[in-house]
Amino acid sequence: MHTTPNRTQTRFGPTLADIADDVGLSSSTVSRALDPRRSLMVNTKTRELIAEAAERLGYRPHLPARSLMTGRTQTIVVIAADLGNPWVTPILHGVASRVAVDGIVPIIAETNNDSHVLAELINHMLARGVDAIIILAAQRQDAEVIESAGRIVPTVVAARNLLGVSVPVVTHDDRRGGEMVAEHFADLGHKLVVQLLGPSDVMNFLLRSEGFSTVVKRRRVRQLSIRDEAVQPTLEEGSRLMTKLFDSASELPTAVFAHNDAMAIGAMAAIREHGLGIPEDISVSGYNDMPLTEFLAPSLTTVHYPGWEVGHAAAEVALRLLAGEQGVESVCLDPVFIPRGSTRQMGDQRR
Amino acid sequence: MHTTPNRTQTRFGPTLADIADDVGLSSSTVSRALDPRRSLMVNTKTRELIAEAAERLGYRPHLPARSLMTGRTQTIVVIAADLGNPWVTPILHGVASRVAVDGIVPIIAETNNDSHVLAELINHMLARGVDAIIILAAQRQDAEVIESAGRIVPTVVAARNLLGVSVPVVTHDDRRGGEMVAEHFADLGHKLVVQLLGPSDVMNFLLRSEGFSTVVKRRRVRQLSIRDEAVQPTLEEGSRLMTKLFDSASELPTAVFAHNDAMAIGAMAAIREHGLGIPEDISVSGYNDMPLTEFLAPSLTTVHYPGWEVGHAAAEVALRLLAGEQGVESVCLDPVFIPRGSTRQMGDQRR
DNA sequence: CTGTTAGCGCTTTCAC
DNA sequence: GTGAAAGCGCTAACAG
Repeated sequence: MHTTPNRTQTRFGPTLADIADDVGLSSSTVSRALDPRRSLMVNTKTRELIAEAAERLGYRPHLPARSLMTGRTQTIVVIAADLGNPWVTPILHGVASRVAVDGIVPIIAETNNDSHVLAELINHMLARGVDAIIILAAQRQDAEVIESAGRIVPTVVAARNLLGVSVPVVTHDDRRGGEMVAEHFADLGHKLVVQLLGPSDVMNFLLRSEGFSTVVKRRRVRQLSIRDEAVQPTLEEGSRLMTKLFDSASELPTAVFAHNDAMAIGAMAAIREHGLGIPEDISVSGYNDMPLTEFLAPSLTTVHYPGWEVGHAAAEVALRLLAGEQGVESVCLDPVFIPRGSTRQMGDQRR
Repeated sequence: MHTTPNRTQTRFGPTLADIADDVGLSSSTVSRALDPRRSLMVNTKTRELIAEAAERLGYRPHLPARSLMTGRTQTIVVIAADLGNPWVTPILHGVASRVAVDGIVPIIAETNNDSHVLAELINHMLARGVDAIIILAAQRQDAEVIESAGRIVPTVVAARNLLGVSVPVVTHDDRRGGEMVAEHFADLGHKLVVQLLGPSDVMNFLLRSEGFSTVVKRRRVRQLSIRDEAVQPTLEEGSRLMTKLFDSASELPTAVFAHNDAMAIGAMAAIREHGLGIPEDISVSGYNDMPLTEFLAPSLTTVHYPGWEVGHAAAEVALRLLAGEQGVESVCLDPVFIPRGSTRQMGDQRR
């Protein structure tokens, strides 16, 4: 005897065919009725009937199957270097806020600044068929991998700048940010300054450094060199570099530009440990304007990094590429300098 | 005329069939050769031939198609409440380190503490066919949604505790942590203390509060009440609650237990603004031991939250469920109390 | 408006 | 060892 096969026992729960059986229609009609873009092609009563059955059976579309036909997964991946860095969160939120409008879900992955991990991750995401890739974790040595990803799927480099790739880059003007810090130091009358360098395989730090040095030279301010750079742009490394300066320098600077806020906080700890006051003895500027900086004692002078805007713009660019638009341009946003309590006029002795 | 169809122009790049055509074998054999688990079923020379062709053509498996047959996506999703909270990063790393061993890629999503978003996200992830779900964003009102997710796919609640669900919960002993802070305050001779409460729909804060209050009562220490709680456990809210205390209390406490480090930092800022010193006038303890706390001035007394271990254990539990193991148990890890500079003995006047 | 048919790329029987 | 055929759940082309 040949009974109706029990389709409710499939691997993924009820399918379109189950609904079709239930209401006595074909699975194509059910497919149409359930797709908002095509549901007007089907009779209103039929549509309601189907919607009811879908609801009742607890139907849930099987996205992998759908993507097999459509070639789209409605997914965009954001690859960050280090999710522990508070700097990335606003960027992620900016991305999410833009793509949500198009019903796309951003998924997030992390490289820990390891280029191999980045390459593997990109490969995996291509295999998953993500619709676009936004890379926040670009390092100098990643250009090739990123370039070739860009040939397969819409790819955009954001937040961390990268030269020599043909994919669009969404970033902000790190060079200008570095200049702003140097101008601030010069305006305050500092005559001997130093930079705590971030890792040089990240373009942003290189640009900050260049901008800073250019203005310092123009304004005839002397610059010390530590002859070392942070392995990672962390608090610990900021502290290490500052300590190294104390141990090696014959003269002490009166102002320190740390390439990000975490390093600045580490440097401040080292300065205090050395028995000096901030900003009485040494002024300190960070970079990024991360959440805490305003609440530190003293509050940290820094450059505001427009993370949300960068994320939003990166998503916009990715969606344009995805829509097949030609000639999509790179974007560069402006930094804003935020003077606070950790820097002061030379010769000002107030506590 | 009937020419060979040009298969290299398919939607997703070269397929198994393309490789099969290239080497003159069937796609079944190619499939077997490329799957490490079945590759020994195929002749060594054939296998090498196929591997070479795959490499040369730039073959990449199409995961959605594969998952259609296997029912597995090799994907596990971690749903966090707020990626800006540094507390989550170690948890994510713990998860990643465990699942990587099994070739599974964790993807990350965020709810912003919105229960609707959580429900939608879970739904979406089920539709994607993820193999397991780890939820770090559980709130009291989410129990039902989580429970029903658990019936469909291996699901584990981690980090934030949740009562009344049958899915395993991986957490740490928040009650004990709260007790530790209270014992510390009592040991230092404090007689009047206060808590800055985190949002009560998150179990962890409730438990911290209960543990703290129990010990405070037992040790005959008086406890003030602000009659308010943080909307979100943020720096701003910590500052707001502390300010509210200053505005309303007739007596000031000598020790403050903020339910997490961010709130503690906000509270410290408010205390300073009120012209009081930490710890001379008021001792402050946070909770979590987030990265910066050690470097604050004064360094923050806190309770260490074993995030990495929680993440690792949660992943372990998820993988066991995925493997079909029965009777998988919940896990509860121990807190470690970290006394630092923001708390001191009553009557100790040293700066 | 609805049904039929075909097929996305892959794995999996079941033959040989 | 290898191949042929079927089918996972879905959408798209084409009839009617």
